[in-house]
Amino acid sequence: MFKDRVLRIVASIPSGKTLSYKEVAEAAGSPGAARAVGNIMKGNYNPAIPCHRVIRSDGKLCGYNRGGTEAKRALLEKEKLSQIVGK
DNA sequence: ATAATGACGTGAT
DNA sequence: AATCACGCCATTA
Repeated sequence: MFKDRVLRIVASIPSGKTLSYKEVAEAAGSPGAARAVGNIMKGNYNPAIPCHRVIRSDGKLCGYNRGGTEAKRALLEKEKLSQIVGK
């Protein structure tokens, strides 16, 4: 199912890396299903899926059911910094 | 099976 | 550059 594929791809996102919903959708095999991707996470998010690494194509964030967009942004910043600084 | 929703994207104004 | 509107796809009710 597309959902499973998307989750799998999101789980494959390395730390400090951020993919856009469009990219994920494309990688899942359905380019253009960016909305569907976001919808999938929203309705069926898996604790093992770092969905916070998935952002919009604009580079902005959108939502997060786990603390809000703010927490998501902080998390991304942290991961990015860790990736750059030192691993 | 159909209708409505949404964590999007792109184009136009 | 920012905002509005429209279109798209899969999921869920």
